[in-house]
Amino acid sequence: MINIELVLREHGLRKTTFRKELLTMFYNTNSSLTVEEILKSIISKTDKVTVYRALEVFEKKGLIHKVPDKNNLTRYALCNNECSSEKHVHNHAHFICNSCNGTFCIKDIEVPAVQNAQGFLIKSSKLTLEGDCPVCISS
Amino acid sequence: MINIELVLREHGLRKTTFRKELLTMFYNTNSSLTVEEILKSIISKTDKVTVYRALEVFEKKGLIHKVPDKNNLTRYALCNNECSSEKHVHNHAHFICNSCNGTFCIKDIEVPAVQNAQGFLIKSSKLTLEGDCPVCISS
DNA sequence: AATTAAACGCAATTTAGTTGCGTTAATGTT
DNA sequence: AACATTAACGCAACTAAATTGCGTTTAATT
Repeated sequence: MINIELVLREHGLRKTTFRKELLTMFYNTNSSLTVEEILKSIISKTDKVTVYRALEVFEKKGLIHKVPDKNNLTRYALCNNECSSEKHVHNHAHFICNSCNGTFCIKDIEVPAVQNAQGFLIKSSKLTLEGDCPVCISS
Repeated sequence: MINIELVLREHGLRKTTFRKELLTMFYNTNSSLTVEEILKSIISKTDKVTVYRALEVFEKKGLIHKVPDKNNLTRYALCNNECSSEKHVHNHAHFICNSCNGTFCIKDIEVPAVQNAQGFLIKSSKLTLEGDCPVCISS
């Protein structure tokens, strides 16, 4: 079992009611979240600005990362333990469901290592997949 | 030399002053364009709605395609000849420059074929690279 | 208990993108 | 060349995501 308050402190963040609940939300989903989804399911009543700012610092501290979304919306998902404020590591593929618009991290599929090409200096690469997720297939 | 008016007619589009200029813009860049960039550099004075609608049909007809952008903005780039209104073919990687925010198609790097995994039905995949483009490296 | 800075909440604003609708003009037909 | 059709346009108004400013609250430190 993960210790939410410890995680917050380890990242130099204060344990407010909202941030504890937000971080717990991320640990409880295997998918990703948008600001809208967060506002809808959060219990501690919170302003959207607070949500935006919390996501901002969570990302800066290496707790969460942005994931691509079908409709160019910003989604966030939990990082793996390798991430920190210095460096984000996401060598897995992301999957976007065409029917429910959910975004999932597919840790089984690795992003291929890409060589620099044509004078481009490649620093990171991401592999984004689209299709139907298991839940939407069976319904 | 490409015949802009012919391309428009072949795709069932009328050759208006604006659309000729817009399509020419795409043929004259090896990168990609945003609505903002288009509005800034277009000569024929045009409403933004017209730009949005032109991009919409251009995409539908298989002339251009959306490319990912660092800040979740919508960018567009010219398609290769294989694309049509029936099917878009983009098996190459896209590169986003961290410094100028430009997006480039890297046709030398192919998107790896990905197998379905963990109950996900994968229909398409894209490979997005980030780093520094040749122009920004040498300046 | 006092201090201080992170976190919050409200209002207002910015920006991307969309919708509705009346007008203009490119194209095909007589 | 005149006419009819409809794609394309332009303006206004609107929606939704995200940001900024600023005063207040509260968690953590002393």
